[in-house]
Amino acid sequence: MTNRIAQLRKERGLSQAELAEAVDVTRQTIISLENGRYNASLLLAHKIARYFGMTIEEVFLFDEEESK
Amino acid sequence: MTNRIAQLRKERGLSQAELAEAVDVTRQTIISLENGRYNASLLLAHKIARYFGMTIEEVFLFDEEESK
DNA sequence: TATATTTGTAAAGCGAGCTTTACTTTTCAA
DNA sequence: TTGAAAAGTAAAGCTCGCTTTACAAATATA
Repeated sequence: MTNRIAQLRKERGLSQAELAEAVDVTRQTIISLENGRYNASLLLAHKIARYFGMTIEEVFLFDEEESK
Repeated sequence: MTNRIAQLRKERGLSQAELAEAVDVTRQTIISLENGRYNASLLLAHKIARYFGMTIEEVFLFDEEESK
């Protein structure tokens, strides 16, 4: 799974700290998500998507072969 | 957060065991999700939604006041 | 170039998501 | 009404998502 968080954030001229505050997590969490260290929880994914005015599937991209 | 898994599954005449196998988790995981013991991971949410031919947001319902 | 801002790394700690195994209760068709 | 299938409970164990704190590197702007 990959995500478009960094891209969407930059398009809107936001720092990681600003996005983190907006969705109520720490800056480390945003860094880890952007750098692919782990996946967001369903709730956090929803908050991020909602913040960008998009659906979860538009922000988080699921590879086809992805099994688990 | 709530979800429509049990409803959608029954509409399709599936047992928990059949759904579990289809999305590659154990029956206990489906039971726990249906009974609200915890939330699905983003990847599992995606697999379930996809299995039902729906989006994540159509299967998993996020309350408005939900903060975390 | 100096300074501030932004991004990144590291590591320990905690709860959530999921598994495994085993057993009990409910539902439903013969 | 019995028996099988489906649904549920319990509990221990493991990994992942997220936090906290602290420090380092990169980027930008004066």
